[in-house]
Amino acid sequence: MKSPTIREIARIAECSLSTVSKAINGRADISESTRRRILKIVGDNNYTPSALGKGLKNQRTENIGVIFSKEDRPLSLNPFYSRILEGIEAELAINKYNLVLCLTVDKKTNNYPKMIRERNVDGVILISVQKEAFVNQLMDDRIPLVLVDPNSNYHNATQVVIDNEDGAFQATQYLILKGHKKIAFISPHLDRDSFRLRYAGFNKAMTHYHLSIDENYVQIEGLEHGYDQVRRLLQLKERPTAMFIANDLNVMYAYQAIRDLHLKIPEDISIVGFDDIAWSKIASPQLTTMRVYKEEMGSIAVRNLLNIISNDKASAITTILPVKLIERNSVKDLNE
Amino acid sequence: MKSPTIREIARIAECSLSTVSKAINGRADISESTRRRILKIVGDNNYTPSALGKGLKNQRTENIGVIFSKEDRPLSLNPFYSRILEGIEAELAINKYNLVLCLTVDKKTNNYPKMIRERNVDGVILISVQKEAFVNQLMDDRIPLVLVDPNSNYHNATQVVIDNEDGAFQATQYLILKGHKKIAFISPHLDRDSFRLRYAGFNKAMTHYHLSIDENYVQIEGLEHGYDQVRRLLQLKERPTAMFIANDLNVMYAYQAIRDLHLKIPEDISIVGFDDIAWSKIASPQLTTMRVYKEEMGSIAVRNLLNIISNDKASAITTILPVKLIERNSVKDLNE
DNA sequence: ACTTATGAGTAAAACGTTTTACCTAATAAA
DNA sequence: TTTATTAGGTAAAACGTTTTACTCATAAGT
Repeated sequence: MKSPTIREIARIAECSLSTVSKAINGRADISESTRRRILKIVGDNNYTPSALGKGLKNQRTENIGVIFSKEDRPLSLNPFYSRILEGIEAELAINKYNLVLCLTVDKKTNNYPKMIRERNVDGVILISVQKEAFVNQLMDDRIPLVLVDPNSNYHNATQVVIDNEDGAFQATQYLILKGHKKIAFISPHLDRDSFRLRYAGFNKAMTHYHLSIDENYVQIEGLEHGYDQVRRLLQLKERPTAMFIANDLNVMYAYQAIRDLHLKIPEDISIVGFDDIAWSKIASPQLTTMRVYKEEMGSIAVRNLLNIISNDKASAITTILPVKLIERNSVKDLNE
Repeated sequence: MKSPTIREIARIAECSLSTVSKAINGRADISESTRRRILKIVGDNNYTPSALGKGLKNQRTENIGVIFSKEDRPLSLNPFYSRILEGIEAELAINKYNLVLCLTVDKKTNNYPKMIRERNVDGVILISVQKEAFVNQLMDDRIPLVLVDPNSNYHNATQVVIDNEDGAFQATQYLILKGHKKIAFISPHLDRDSFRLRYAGFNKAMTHYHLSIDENYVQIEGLEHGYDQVRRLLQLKERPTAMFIANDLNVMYAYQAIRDLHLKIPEDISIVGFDDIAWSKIASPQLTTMRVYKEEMGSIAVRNLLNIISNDKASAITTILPVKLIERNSVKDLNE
């Protein structure tokens, strides 16, 4: 793009570079009349200060890096993350920052991605699971940082997390209050805080209501996507009447397994999920699940990060977002 | 991040700035021994040239902008786009470019997003539908540009498109060869080239096989998501035996409508979709659909864009990607 | 021995900003 | 009238690079 430089604007306005700069940046020591005169010229020639020039001088790029976990295809495989990303983008746009997206952190070396090495971002948002060494190195290097839905609790980093335990409690409780006693718990694994806490919430609710947990009903390991586990579960002689599945993505596979067995939801088996992704309300039947405010996770992360950047001595805070039960059609009421 | 500057490296190496720069950039007029000596020092102090300094001097940011259409939530609502984005990101990473993501172009004013105004990107990739005025302005301003799956054919812009017409032909043909004669066509609208061409391909196949098209079977307008239309279609006295739905996203709603009517796929109604998003093979039953090579769309767009950027006089080319039928379980063979 | 190449390195300019320190003229205070 | 203050503006430095043009040895050609 052919764009004038501040020098040309100054020439046209017959004044110095500094005067133009002051007019643009709203500095006080300039008369209102010349400011208007210059701003007019700026507009007419549609001049915008170059990011590079500004950045070099101010030591601020006005770029924020967003780094996803090492998993492949985080966005297209799980809309959960897309939604967070959209939230981040919207909030950054409001604050006039650019979003630099990085999906592929070098897996073997813990090398920083280019945008960080070359100092092309003022700070970064890390989404989901990350190598600990990577996070620690960033913190050592004093790179402004916010973690979103991290794998585990990073002592003295600013983070945005979900109230996983409470959500799981609510979900389980809901099933219990609908008269279910034989309740299964399914989670892809327990390698991450979010799933560990969802498991904890499940346990809590079960003991709180004095229900025993059949260990055959707990599937928490080595799930590819859960298809096989759900299938096996439903072929038990005494199968559960309900499942709490810690992740709507896994529910998609569960639906498939259930249909393949010619069973019906919720008549034969009730399900409560977790996340409330776009699919959940299009599914047949529509899924009762715990809504996570994904967009808010993104915008809060941004606000906290910008705060850290501008206010050098901001202390680390952890934001815990509540979660909400969305009642749809995947649970049968056994009390009726 | 505290990083040394080239000046400090030069001081440590006891040489001039230019020598360090030459060592780093592989210039010839420097002895192999000093190059190694300097590179060692560079490594020890893990120095990386700043993007800002480099950019300002080279007039290259090594950033590429990716701009999505004006629709809301393009990523979380349709994984089709997420997949393209992942393709773009991967290819940019290979070529050592950063991806600057913009989901929210100012709707009223056709204003450029910040990254363009401030010349913070070397070129842009535009995804899906865009305001014509916006695209034309970019072209007038000589901003290197590639369009991916655009709304209509932009004369002399470089674009990456799908062979929509052939894909639709194949899809329809497949249904016909499976013995279907009463085939419906469903598309969210006909405002975009991709859907117009899919409609054309449908028509072509039908006439090619001398089948008549019941106009009640063609639903191409004002679809929210297609739920209502599908429902109406299936309540016709003489309902179609198959539907070609121009978009897997709409198929999701069709599945819902069909289930709500207590009909079975494919026993009561067969479906072929288009796009092959992640959901399509998890759906119950798994969806037969036209696979679009979304990731390739992204990587090709990047390669073409980088070519335009480096080779100032590259001429506009249109890449048409073929499409492939993926046979799954949503179509009944009436010949059996 | 004298010019001419060549190899290896350096100084300085340039990229586009913002800001600091300074200047000048006019106004206000004494 | 003289001096201090202020408003309005300017010149120059700085941010971190790369590149151009130059210098200075040393080696090679005549």
